[in-house]
Amino acid sequence: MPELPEVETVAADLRPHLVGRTVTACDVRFPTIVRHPEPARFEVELTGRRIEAVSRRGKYILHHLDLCASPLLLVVHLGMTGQLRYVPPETPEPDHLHAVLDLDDGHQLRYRDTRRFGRLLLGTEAELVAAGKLPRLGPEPVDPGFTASDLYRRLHVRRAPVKALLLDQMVVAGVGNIYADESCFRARVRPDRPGSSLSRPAVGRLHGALAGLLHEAIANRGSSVDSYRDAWGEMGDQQHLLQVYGRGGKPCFRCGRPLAVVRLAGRTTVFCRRCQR
DNA sequence: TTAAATTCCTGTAAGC
DNA sequence: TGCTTACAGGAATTTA
Repeated sequence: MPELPEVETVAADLRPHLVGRTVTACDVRFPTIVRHPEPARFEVELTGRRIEAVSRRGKYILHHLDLCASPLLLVVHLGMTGQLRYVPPETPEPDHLHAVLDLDDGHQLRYRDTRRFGRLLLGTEAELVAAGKLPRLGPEPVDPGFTASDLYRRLHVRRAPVKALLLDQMVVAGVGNIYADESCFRARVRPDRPGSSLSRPAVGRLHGALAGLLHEAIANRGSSVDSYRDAWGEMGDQQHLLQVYGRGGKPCFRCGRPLAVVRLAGRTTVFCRRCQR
């Protein structure tokens, strides 16, 4: 499922092809995938717009449609199984294709999503936040300005399990189940410990593990553990480097004991009872 | 305010 | 083999 590194890969791949392109037509095939504004208005407002920039915030892909401080944004969240692809129009249409944008270079930008947990939005950031369509996201964990002290300040006032806090997009943006479990393992932190119980050194390890892991995963073009594919339909490589995610019951790579499986924040959580304290 | 539970959705895999 | 059931999870929504 797409988390920060996967979304970053898609945005970076699309950027050189989309910037400067104008949307010549917009066809929403499955209306409920568009959460703002009404799908018919979404199609009309998007048509004729020029894409000026493509960026990422948390797990959201942002297409900037104006050159100003508060641009109109086409926002794409991939949910669990969403795929955004830039293809020639003659490419055979896959199942679960929910939206198609025609571009002035003859290509199409297609949104496909088997489980339909993803969403499309159109509006300024302020408008979308005010409408409750876009949450107030926490800091970017790959931003050099995000320090261990910042993370400590956010964790030590909370009693929820660290795992739940890492998944909370208002605490830190872009972390999902895979990288939450993996960063706790690398930092040797038990995922069920209350955020407030972590020492500064433990948070320091967690901060370093999280940032290092996310940068590594971006370099490896993300983890294809389920249906994740990049803008060309290709898999990432990071899944081969995962140490705990999806390995419940199997031996810990560090100590050899079977990895524990518990449920935290409604998510399957895998960790090593010996290595993570 | 915070935290936990529930909901959405379909492909996959386990179990009988 | 074929059917049923459980499970996977991001985030909005509901409940406590």
